[in-house]
Amino acid sequence: MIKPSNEEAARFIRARSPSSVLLIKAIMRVDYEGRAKAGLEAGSYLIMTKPDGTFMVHGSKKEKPLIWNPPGSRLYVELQGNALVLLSIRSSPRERVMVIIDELEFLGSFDVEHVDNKVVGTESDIVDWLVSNPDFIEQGFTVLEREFETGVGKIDILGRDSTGRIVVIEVKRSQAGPDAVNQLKRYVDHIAQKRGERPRGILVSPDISSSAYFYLKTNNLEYIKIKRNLTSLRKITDY
Amino acid sequence: MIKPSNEEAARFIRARSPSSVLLIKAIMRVDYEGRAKAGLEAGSYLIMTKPDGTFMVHGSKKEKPLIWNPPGSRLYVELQGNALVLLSIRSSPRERVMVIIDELEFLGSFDVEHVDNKVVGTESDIVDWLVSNPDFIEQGFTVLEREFETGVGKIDILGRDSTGRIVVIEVKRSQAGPDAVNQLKRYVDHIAQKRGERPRGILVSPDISSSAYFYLKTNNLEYIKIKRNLTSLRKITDY
DNA sequence: ATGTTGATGTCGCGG
DNA sequence: CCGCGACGTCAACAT
Repeated sequence: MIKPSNEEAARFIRARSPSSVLLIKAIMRVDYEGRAKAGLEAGSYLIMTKPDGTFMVHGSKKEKPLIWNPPGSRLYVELQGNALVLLSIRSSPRERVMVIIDELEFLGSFDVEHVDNKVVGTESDIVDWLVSNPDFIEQGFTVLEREFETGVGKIDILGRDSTGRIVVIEVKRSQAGPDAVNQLKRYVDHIAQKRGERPRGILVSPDISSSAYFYLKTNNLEYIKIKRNLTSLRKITDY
Repeated sequence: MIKPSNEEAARFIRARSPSSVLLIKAIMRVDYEGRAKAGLEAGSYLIMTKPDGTFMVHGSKKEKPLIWNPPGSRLYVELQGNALVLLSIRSSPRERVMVIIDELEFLGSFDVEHVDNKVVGTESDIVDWLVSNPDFIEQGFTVLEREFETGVGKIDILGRDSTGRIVVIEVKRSQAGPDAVNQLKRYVDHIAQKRGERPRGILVSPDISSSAYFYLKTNNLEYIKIKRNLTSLRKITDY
């Protein structure tokens, strides 16, 4: 629909298939209040709403919407005088996006598929590979547990080295920062406290920021730099 | 344009205003390879591309696109036999999204505004307020520095209590988890090492998970629970 | 460009 | 639901 009247638009939206994605281009004002508060001055924006309740107002830049409500929100449409008002309500936490449309330029409803798409190359893939190839960590390394629960987070791999010492391994799929070191440190401290003996801690990642590396070293933790590949890892000793 | 031919579509896309957002609804196959690897089987999806290079393939659920390329990517359009091929290339890191369109259902170009919208209720707002109202922390608290750089991250507020002891404050706008505690701990350790004397560490947030609270307490750190408001804070002593 | 943190993060998993 | 952590996080900001 090109330049529909607000009445036509309200009818169209109410009558749309419940499984369709709605696209709206219009001159509008937007207000959001919930976990935070934000708003848009009158201007031309694009709305995308999905059948799962997702409500987004996009501008001309960036991947993220300017204003949005997440999946599970409910959409209400009403005519207020000359304006078409869209209200997206999320119940918990209570959040509200209100759109006041002055002039509609385009309105369309599209049937779009839902798929669960698989991503390859995640941290979990790396952990899988390490569990199947424990010698990669070092000769004689054995895996005790994967996703070992500490109460302050899960240890990617808990293992034992050839001398019998416990080893905590934290894996990052991309560059590790101070946070990753902190995480490893937290797990090492936890195991140390529980067992009365300090385990080794190894961070495994394709890269690490310099200050994170320094922080790691001052905490007596170890680092293994890897080169990722779709099916395997390679150790990098030159850094 | 409704159901344009692929030739018409290619012309339309190439001739579009460089400041417009493009919307495409079609039956397509999509492949992504870059930091990871993913793909979509032939199906009906919605593409949104923005003038800043953002390229997104949306399904019928969720806020995030199924496949995307971030701002700064370049879009190439070509006809390959019967198919219309869109190629979005990001140079650093090298990433590629390829879309093979079999059947176009809709193609539209829209001029949309760019705005920088202000969000109220961020962490920075809370820190601002605390800096203007230091007694909120406790009687006699004085602010020394805001965003104090440690080399392993920035301390939200560095201050001094009424007895002259250094205080490190970390603020979270929503529920704090173990890594917020870790962050505070990291800063406290850093200052301790630099000054030779251990400072106090206070976490300020509207909520904290129970294990994070336990972790905080076992590390001799303190907690202030707040109730946020758009213009002020209230201290919650009952938890 | 690198590095770090915040986010209305979102998303998925597990208890 | 809560809690926890990954994410192709993204995006802003400082160096």
